[in-house]
Parts: sequence; C-alpha cells; structure tokens
Amino acid sequence: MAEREVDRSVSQTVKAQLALRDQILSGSLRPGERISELQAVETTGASRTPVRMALVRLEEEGLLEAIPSGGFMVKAFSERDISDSIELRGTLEGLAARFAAERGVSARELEPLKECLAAIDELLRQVPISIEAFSSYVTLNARFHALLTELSRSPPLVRQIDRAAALPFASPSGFVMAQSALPEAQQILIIAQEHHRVVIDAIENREGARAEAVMREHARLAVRNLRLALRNRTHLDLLPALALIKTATD
Amino acid sequence: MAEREVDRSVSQTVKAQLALRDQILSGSLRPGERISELQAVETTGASRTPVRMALVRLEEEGLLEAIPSGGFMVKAFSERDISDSIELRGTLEGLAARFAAERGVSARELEPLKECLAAIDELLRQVPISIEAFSSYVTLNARFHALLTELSRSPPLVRQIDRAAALPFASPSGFVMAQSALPEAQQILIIAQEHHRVVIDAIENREGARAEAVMREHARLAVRNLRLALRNRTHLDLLPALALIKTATD
DNA sequence: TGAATACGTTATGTATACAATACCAGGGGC
DNA sequence: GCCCCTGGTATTGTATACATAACGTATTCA
Repeated sequence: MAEREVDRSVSQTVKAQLALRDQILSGSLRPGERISELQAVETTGASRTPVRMALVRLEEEGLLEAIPSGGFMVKAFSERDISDSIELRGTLEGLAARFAAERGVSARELEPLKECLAAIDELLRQVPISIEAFSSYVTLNARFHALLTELSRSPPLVRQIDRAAALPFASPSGFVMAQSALPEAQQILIIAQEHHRVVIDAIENREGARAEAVMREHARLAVRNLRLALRNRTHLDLLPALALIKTATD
Repeated sequence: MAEREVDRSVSQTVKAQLALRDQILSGSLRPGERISELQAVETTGASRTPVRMALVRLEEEGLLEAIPSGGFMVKAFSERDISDSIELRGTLEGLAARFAAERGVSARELEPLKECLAAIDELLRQVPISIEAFSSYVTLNARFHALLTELSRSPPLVRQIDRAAALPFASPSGFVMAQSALPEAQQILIIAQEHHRVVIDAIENREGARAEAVMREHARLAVRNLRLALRNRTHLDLLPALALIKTATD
C-alpha cells in the first residue's frame, strides 16, 4: 500500500466496523441494499480482510443479513420488529432486576444508580426541558440502564441485553430519542423516572417480582410511545435511522 | 495450494466454524486455552482467512473470548453462567409463548406441535425408557422448542433465543442430556412433558400469562435438575462439554 | 544471584493476488 | 416474439505474503 493513510491507534477491523455501522444507522446505506465489499473498502479506508471481519460482526450484531448467494445486505426492520425488540429488552432487564433483587445488592453498589436517579430528577425539574438537558438525559438514562444491568451479576444476561439493544430504537438512548418528537415527551420522561425509582426501591427491599414487573412495564411504556412517535413521523425526520423501518410491511 | 483436499460442497468458513465448535464442545480445546490460528488451520483444513471468520463468529456466538493482546481463547463458564443462561432462555421462550398466545395461532400451525407432543407421549410410555427412545426424545424436544419459538412470529425474539441456547447445556438438547445422568430422569421428563402440554393449551386458549408462566417454570425445573446433575458429576463424564464449566469459581 | 534489557521467534493483523461463482447482456434458436 | 444459452464482467470466497506486535529466552550488569 502506498498512499493509504493508516490510523494505527485502533485496529482496522474496529475502524471499519464503526464506520459501517455509522453508515447503516445514519441511513447512507438503505435497508435491503447490498453492501459491496469494494465500496466498503473505499469508504472505510481499511482493506478487504478487516472489512470482511467487520461485516461478519455486524451480521452477528443483527444489522446486516447474509445473502445466500454471497455478500451482505442491510437488514430491514418492521415496526413490529422494533417494538418486539424493545419488549425483549424490557423482559431481559426485568430478569436482571430480579436477579439483582434476589441476589442482593450492597448499598455501595446502589450508590451510582441513586446518583443517576438524582441527576435525572434535577434535569426533569426544568419546565420545559432544554435541549442540553434533554441530551444529558439521554446519557444518564443509558447509564442508569447499563448500571442496572450490571447489578444482575450475570455476564450472559448482560451480553444478551447488549445484543437486544443493537437494533435501532431498541437501545435506551434510541428509545428516548424517538419519543423526543412527542409533545408529551416530558410527562413520559417523568413516568419513566418513576419506574427507575421503583426498581431501585424494589431491589433494595429484595422484592424480585416487583423489580421485574416494573422494568417490563417500563418497556411497555416505551413500546406504546414509539408507536405514537411513529404516527408523528414528520417530527422524526431528524432521525435518519428511522429510514431503517420498512414502511410497506407490518 | 498443492495437496490440500478441498471440500467444495460447503464453504470453508462454515466448515471451519463447525469443526472448531465441535472441538470446543467436545473438550479438545479446554476453557481458557488460547486458540492458535495456525493450529486451527491444520485441524480444520481451511486457510487462515476462513478460520479467522469462523473465530469471529464463534466469539459473537459466545464460545470464544477475544484476548486483548490479540487472538482468541475458549471461554470458561461458571455453573451459574449456565444456569443463568437456561433461565434466560426460559424467560425468552416464555415471552415467545405469550406472543403466540396473544397474537393468536391457527389450529393448522399448532398441528406440528401436537404431533411432537403425541410422539413424546409415546416415548414416555416405555418404562424404563430405552436408550434409543431417549435419543429420539432429545430430537423431539428440540423440535418442540423450535416450533414453539417460531409461533411467536417475532424474528428478533427467535434470534435471541437461538443465541441464548449457544452455551453448552443451555440448549434444549443439552439440558436433557445433562439430566440423563439423574436416576429420576424419567419422572423429570414426564413433568417437562406436562409443561409442554400446558403451554399448548394456554396458547390455544389465548392465555398469554399462563403460557409465559409455564415456560419459565419449565426453565426453573431445568435449572434445578442441572444443579442436581452437576452434583452427580461422576455420571456425567461421558459429556465432555462438562469440562467447559470451570470448577474453581462459583 | 536476581533483574532488566535486548534479541529472536512466533503469532496475529493487514493487504493483496488468485480462483470461482453469480449476475447481466447479447445473440441465436424455437 | 420469447426463451434459452453462452460469454463477459463484476464480486465474492480463498489463499498467502508481508508487516507488526507480543512473548520467551538468554545474556549482561548491578
């Protein structure tokens, strides 16, 4: 290789994976579209071997689909695929919460969760919420969910939850973003925050069933509001990932 | 390449993946052991590129772990990892059963399940059950679970369930195999069959909560008996996959 | 004698060449 | 006029060569 600039700080494989995922989620590559390796080589700057590794990883991640005759295409999701994935994640997070409650969590471990909770409370006190605060909310909410998941002390479960969140809109952040278009966004966030509060309380009091139930309800709230948000599609044009949802089916 | 024999009927990548998975599950490669690409090239007969693709896939599958400094090692599972994975699968199958019940399933779609059920009934009528019948049971049970999963009509959920079953002993077959060592094996299978019967009934009557509950109970039964089977470890020596469970921790 | 460094070996990460297959276009036959 | 067959092209699958980083070993110095 002569003139290709190589960034040696991260592996080419990782670089290609990030670049391709970005292209998919940003909508540069449309669902159903075949990904050409050669084209990916040009856009990512890596060579074919790392690109192929990245493609395999993205396929396992669920964003790509293998074409029987060879190669990969961008996977298309129905609205139901997305809502199922959210409910799926809620179910898994419910299990995580139950594990946490049943297995016991020390006050020290719960501390970061409570800090997160307090920080979100602080944000929600603003009426109406500012753009910056909303952006912070997205981060804090993702952090809360990640911490909660960790409390289960179950690596296989954590792994599965991460997987379930791979689909666009199925991650904590994606879900919040989707709802941002709704006029009732702030009320929704307040209800969600109440769920957060309840799950911590339940874990603290070792009420596994209650902890599980509230996380599932949390997901159902998300599903309901994603549906509403999708009806308001005009407000969502800022979210290119939306293009991933095929409009025809479902 | 001069003398390497190449089987062109399946892709080298798939061949390598199957061969490596087999080596891992059969215990040829021990947990924690580093997998050398060169060695894998020799044992699988594929060249480095497909071997690497297979390694990446197996890592995503959860059987391998990436070593930070490069390469892969066989993942080690604690007993709790396994039991968590079984419970995880039960939870997901519960969700699948609930989806099936809520979304409705035609009599025609339920037919294969009922046939499966009847076939298992037939097998269990033998006392004591023969080795051949037991082997048929393993197949039929796997089929039942696969069919049930499909009834959810939720591709993301099906995908996740498949993933959850990747760990040794976490698949329907693996679980049955593990229990085969227990003296109460036949009673356990009879109880499990009752669960199967109930879940079909619940789906037929569109009782989502009941369908879900029984699948979760089904998994809890599996967890309890896996624990028992692991106490009887001597009987299980015929199962090399057991070596994958690290004995020190947990 | 122990520790640290330098060197050699080995393995992985990356790039590219080669092979085979699938897709498309054009022409000929029915 | 339509379908099938054939040839070319493009793209993927596979193999291997090269570069680079990690690990082990031996030697030297304190």
